[in-house]
Amino acid sequence: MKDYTQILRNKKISPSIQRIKILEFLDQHRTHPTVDEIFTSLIPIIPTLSKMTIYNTLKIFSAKGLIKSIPNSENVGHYDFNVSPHSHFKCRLCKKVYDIDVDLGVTIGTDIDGYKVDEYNLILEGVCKECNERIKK
Amino acid sequence: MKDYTQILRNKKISPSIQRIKILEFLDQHRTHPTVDEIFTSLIPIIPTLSKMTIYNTLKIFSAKGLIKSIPNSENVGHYDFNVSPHSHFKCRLCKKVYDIDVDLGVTIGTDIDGYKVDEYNLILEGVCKECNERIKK
DNA sequence: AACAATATTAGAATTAGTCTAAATTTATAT
DNA sequence: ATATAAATTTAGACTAATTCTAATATTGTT
Repeated sequence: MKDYTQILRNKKISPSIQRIKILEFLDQHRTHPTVDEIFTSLIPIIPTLSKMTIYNTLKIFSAKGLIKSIPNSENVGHYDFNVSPHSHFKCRLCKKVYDIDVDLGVTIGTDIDGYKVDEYNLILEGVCKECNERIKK
Repeated sequence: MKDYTQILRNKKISPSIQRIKILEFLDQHRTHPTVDEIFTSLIPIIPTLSKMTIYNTLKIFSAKGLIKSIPNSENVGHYDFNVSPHSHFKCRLCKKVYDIDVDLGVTIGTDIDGYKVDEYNLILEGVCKECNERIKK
């Protein structure tokens, strides 16, 4: 069992019960949850929880590099506990978003035509393994 | 001057004045406009224009491959006339989004671990040329 | 010209996210 | 320990983007 309290302290974030539970939830649900999903899952545990707290908390976590917000085309924030460089694959059919490793030609810190790149987000789209098998039949 | 009417007909989209003007606007403004920007720019030309028409139109254009919606982290739709594979660079300082060419290790049509990739969106973030020059001083 | 099909429109409804000010909790200094 | 200050959480009002809906306008076809 990870010590989320300590993880927060290390980042100089005071470890309220709300913050601990939000961080734990993101670690244990690597499906890039939305604020609404986090809220719905935690409200039974913290009955007074407000969405505002989740918005605040996610903003603090992002600023401190504990989590990342991931770009998407549906106009709802999605958050990722995994901050190490990796890419996302979105299935056109089942809509799931998978983490995948892609050898990107670009490396963080490099210059491209004078543009200093310090972060990247690669979103691949297509049909996932499972759906691919399913539609073959 | 491009024949937008013909472009629409080729895609089997009936060329209403609204659709023609929206397509023309996107072609001539490669800054990844939002619905609101399109609306504000076209309302002087088509005074009865409704935002609903823009939403409908962009959905049709995307479905027919005339334009692409580009993922972002700000929860507002951005649209791109450029549908050929290319990447976006977002400047952390001036917030502008530039089109840039990056040699991605991935090619459309390939399989990565059984995932069939048919589209990608690469968003790079960092500091752009101009801002870089500016802050050096 | 009459009719059907399609597109556009305004306005209501929904949803994600922000703002604000009060209440609660936590930390600090005596 | 207690008073006080600082930080956090909360509910509810508010805003902005988007969707829904039903009426109206336009277009295409016989």
